[in-house]
Amino acid sequence: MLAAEVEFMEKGFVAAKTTDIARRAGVTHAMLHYYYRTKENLFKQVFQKKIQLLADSFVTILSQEIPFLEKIQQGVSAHLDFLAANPRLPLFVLWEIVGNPDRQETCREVLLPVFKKVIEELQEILDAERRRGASVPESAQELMLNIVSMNVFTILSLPIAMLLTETREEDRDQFLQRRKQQIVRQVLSQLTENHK
Amino acid sequence: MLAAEVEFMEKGFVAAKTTDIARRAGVTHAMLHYYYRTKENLFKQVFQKKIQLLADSFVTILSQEIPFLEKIQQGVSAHLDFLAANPRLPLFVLWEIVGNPDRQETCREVLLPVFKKVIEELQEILDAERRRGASVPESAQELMLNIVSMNVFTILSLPIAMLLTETREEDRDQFLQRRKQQIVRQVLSQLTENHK
DNA sequence: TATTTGTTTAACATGCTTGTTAATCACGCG
DNA sequence: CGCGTGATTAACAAGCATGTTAAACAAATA
Repeated sequence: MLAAEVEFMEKGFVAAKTTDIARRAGVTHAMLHYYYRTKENLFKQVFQKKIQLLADSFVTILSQEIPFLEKIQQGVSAHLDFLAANPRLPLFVLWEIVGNPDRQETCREVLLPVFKKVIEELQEILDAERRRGASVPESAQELMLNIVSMNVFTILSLPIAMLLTETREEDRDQFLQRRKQQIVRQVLSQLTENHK
Repeated sequence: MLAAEVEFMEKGFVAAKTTDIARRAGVTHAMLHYYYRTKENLFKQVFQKKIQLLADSFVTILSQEIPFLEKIQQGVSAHLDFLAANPRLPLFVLWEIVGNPDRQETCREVLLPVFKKVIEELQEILDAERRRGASVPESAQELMLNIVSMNVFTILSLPIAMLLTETREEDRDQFLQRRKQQIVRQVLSQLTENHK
């Protein structure tokens, strides 16, 4: 199962071979079919689990009871850290979804409720902040999308970004931390904007 | 060749079948091998072309001689429009690169020079603006990354985003236009920020 | 007309991948 | 002890994808 996760995440559904998964797990490939019947079956379980993980990552954006701006900052930071620890997750999910629209069902079932809940909570926070006199121009959805966009894309494009900026492998973490600060600044810039 | 582009873009290298490509092109699969020798060979040509396309998309961010803020706005808009017209391009490139690090070479060769040039020009624009008294807090690289992040991720996640926001297929363009405005606002918010 | 060169085709070879199967094994229980 | 259930194995079946090949073909050239 863990072997399957690794293999599928690394190569995707089509390129992953059941024999390799079995070998990595230390069992014969007949055994693997004995337990999971088909590759599709095994994949579904992995995919479900990974979607769940991705959904949970949204929740990390909302953090404990701390002042508003700090909360956003912490949320962005935690989210990026999560992605940095699971760098293949977003690409894997995106790829498998566009490659096989059937999987959107799983996606809808798991992602939709979490997404709605997080947006709702975030909206409440924004509303509360607005009532306290702050000028918060964005809708929760918009804010959420902005944060997720920059965080996820940072991870997605990390190999290319490191190529283009000629960053060495050992400076990866440093690169990410710097980028994190930039994202926080960009997000906060709109939230702290003085409105006419 | 065009058939190959479509097939590879839709399914990726592994899932694309040379027989399907041949069938779509209206030739026998033996013919296809006669001209291109191997699948890998054919793919390389397609990949090169697509990377080139992606590189060119960066250039659209810089537009004609118009005022600074408007230029940024136009650039973001043009870039997103380009991506909307080539929605599978970013995911395809990202997937094939992480799936086969050898391809990073092609990526470096084509992307790097364009990237450097664009960043350079953008930096000049920012510097000029700064000299004119504006407070432009970002480096060109940072600005670029922010824009590209939000634009690309918007396209990457469009299927999921439409699922989560319960947007219907026929409202796709409207959804994108609204998102475009949000992105422009987010980008400009930092550029027009009043600095202490 | 005969020859050469490059194109096209059908048929084949090979290897790999998923999935099955029948025989064997291990072990708890009547 | 013997029996039965589930686990395990090796061997196999079928299908499919890539790539080759040898023969037929077409067209230009000598």
